[in-house]
Amino acid sequence: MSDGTIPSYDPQTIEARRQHAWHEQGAFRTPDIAGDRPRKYIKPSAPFTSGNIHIGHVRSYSIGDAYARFCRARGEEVLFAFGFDSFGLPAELGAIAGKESPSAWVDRCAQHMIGQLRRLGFSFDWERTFMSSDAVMYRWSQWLFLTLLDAGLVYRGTGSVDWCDTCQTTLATIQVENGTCWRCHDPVRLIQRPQWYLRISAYVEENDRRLSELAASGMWDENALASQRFVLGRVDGVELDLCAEDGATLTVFTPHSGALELARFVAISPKHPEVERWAGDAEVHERLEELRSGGLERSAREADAMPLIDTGRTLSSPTGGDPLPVIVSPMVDGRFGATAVLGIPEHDRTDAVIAERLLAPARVFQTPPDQPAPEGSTASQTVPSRAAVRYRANDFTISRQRSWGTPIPIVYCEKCGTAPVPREQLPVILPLDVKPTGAGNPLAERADFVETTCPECGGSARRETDTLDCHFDALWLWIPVCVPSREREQTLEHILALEDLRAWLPSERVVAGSDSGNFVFDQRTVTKALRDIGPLEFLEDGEPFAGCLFHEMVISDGRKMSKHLGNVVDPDELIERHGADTIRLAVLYAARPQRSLNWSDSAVQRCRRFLKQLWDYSQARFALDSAAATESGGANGSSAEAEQTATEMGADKTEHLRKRLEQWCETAVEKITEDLGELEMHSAVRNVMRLFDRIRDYEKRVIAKRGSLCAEDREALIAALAMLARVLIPFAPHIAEELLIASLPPGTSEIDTSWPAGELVSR
RNA sequence: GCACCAGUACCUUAAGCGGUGAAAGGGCCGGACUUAAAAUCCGGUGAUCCGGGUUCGAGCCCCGGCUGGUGCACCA
Repeated sequence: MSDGTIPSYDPQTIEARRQHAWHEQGAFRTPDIAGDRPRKYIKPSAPFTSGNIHIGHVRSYSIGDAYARFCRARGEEVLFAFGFDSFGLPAELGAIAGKESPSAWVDRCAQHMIGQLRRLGFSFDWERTFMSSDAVMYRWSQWLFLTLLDAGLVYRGTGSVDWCDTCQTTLATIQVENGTCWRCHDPVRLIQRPQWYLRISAYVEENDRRLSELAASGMWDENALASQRFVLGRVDGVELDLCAEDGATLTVFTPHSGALELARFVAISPKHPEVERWAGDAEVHERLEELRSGGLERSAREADAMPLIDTGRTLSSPTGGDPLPVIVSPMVDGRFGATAVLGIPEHDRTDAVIAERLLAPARVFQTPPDQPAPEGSTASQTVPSRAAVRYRANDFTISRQRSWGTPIPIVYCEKCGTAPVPREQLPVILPLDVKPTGAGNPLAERADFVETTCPECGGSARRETDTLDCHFDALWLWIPVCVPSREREQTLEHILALEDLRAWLPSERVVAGSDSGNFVFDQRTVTKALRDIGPLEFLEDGEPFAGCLFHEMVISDGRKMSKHLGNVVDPDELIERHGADTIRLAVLYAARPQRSLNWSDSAVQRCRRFLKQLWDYSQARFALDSAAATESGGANGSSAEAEQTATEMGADKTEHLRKRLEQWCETAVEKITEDLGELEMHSAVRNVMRLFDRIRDYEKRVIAKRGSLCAEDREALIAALAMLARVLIPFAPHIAEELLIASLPPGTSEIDTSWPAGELVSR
């Protein structure tokens, strides 16, 4: 810029220029695993193909991208890529609304979202992006289904689903509005239907154990750990074996080990393996069957309406008091899983309600709640108790009566019964021209899909027409980005044997919203299963993610954003007005990741101003510098002469200021580095801004001291600004790189984007 | 109802282990520049939800309350 004109800050232009350059250079292509530098797979969340990137995505990916760019700058090899979660109900509903096929719908949505993400300048490796609804990808689901089926971790059971008689279809929970169908508003009922289940219960104990290891590693933030603990639902207590009149025993659990004498009843889950033994009477059994087949009415899901069956039987009290009535109720499941528990009204509100409802008060409350227990009952504990643990996390259904999902690779043959599709026949292709209407499952009406031959006897058979819930797809979605795209179409056996998986897994860090707790939990579970089965045996602790950050959501006016409230922030509009760098910086600056971000314009304005000031200031100093450089080349410029004098007169007068500037730069880089390592992005951004203030302060002080900058002063200033640009790259990459380019001395073209160590080096 | 999180100026956020006079930005007011407005620059303005406790010392730790948010209620 030796002509002296200073380009004004125009985000649209410079961002387009940088993005074009990155694209040309293939700047974010995943490095080959041949190298021996440290590797990090940074896992962003897999977005639903909803159609638009919202501000929550911007936050999530800005955090992940800052971390990814930081790691690259430090010389690490980074895999930063994701696949779209493109199956499932939202897409199906979107397609119905848009009157197009789901596959067309998700393709269109994904293309648009990719465009938005590119415009934001995120450093994803786009070559590895995929859609879970592509046949080459959903065969992973089918393979996983069969693998888990073989291992006994997928099983067929009977469960209740919401059903609309008018529309002749099963409904997802979100399609039920106040107990009525979302389309016809007729009442919905729960029906009994065979479903496929995932047995996560087999691994809850190990998940629990590993969780403390993850906590000890320091790589999991508190939010993420808390969510894992919550999903696990661990309850510590004691269990004891109680005797019935006929000598039969039942193991019961209670979290209130110190209040056994207050027990007033025993509740058994309808899912308890021995429940039949306790509900043996014909009449009681009939009611149990009724409970099972009718499911639970939506209105009956609170303690005062929860179904209860009095079995008429009793068990001895653990402390020698009155015998305890035995009831069966699903209220047990939600809190302790499929088990039997002591009902202790004094310690548990639900128990109190149940006791009041079901049992004759005279029988139950022989001891008034506030009185001490009667003599003898505490003293003579007759039943020994032992420490025990229960988990709320439970097996869940993975099949859906929907047409936009992975076909379940199962056929039903009259002769052979249920037969899995052999792996070499995968994938079972989902017809793409299916048009869901919301009534019934159109897949079931497609003869060309349903009619098939039995893989075992060759006779005629029909396919399973339920599909897998997209939650099941999420179990493996984090794996395929580790596979080079050229290998993607290979057999899964080949892919699973690739060194790439061993090189990239476990993921160094997953960065996702705090609502991902269930996904992560189930991914952790399945990883352990695949370790034991074989394909992921190299993950010894069965943990797919070494580290995890769950950030909170973006809210507005103190509440969740929703169209209804009219407080939705549109990223496109913001980008158009302020540019991607400003928006990215603003979402990082406005709150630390673990806290919900209350959207405000002031953060945007602050960041825009910061970037503009940084731009103007830096460009002016760079221009001045190169002007001085050219002039001092000439023999007799008057300003060069003046500078000569200044140098002779006062270079050492400002040496302490240059020293201090260097100190400032060092500590700033130190702090920013530490912040980034801990993903404390908002603190890092603040420190970047503070560094800018200090650089300007330095210049002011030098001028106050001597009236102008000597060559050494200027050189230090330029070096500091260049360093500032380098540490800004993770947060506002476009402007940062443009400034670095502008800082280059004439004749140089290669910018140094590596992470600074801290000391100011003159160019 | 239960669980978790949060409450700092008019607004949005800061304040490593408890440690000077609680820090920024926006807003607002005044000034500079401008025919005027916007933008930009300079200056000014002002706060720890309530009640207890621990401590030499509390925005930070403990207990209780109030307010707001999020999650959960057999649900993936």
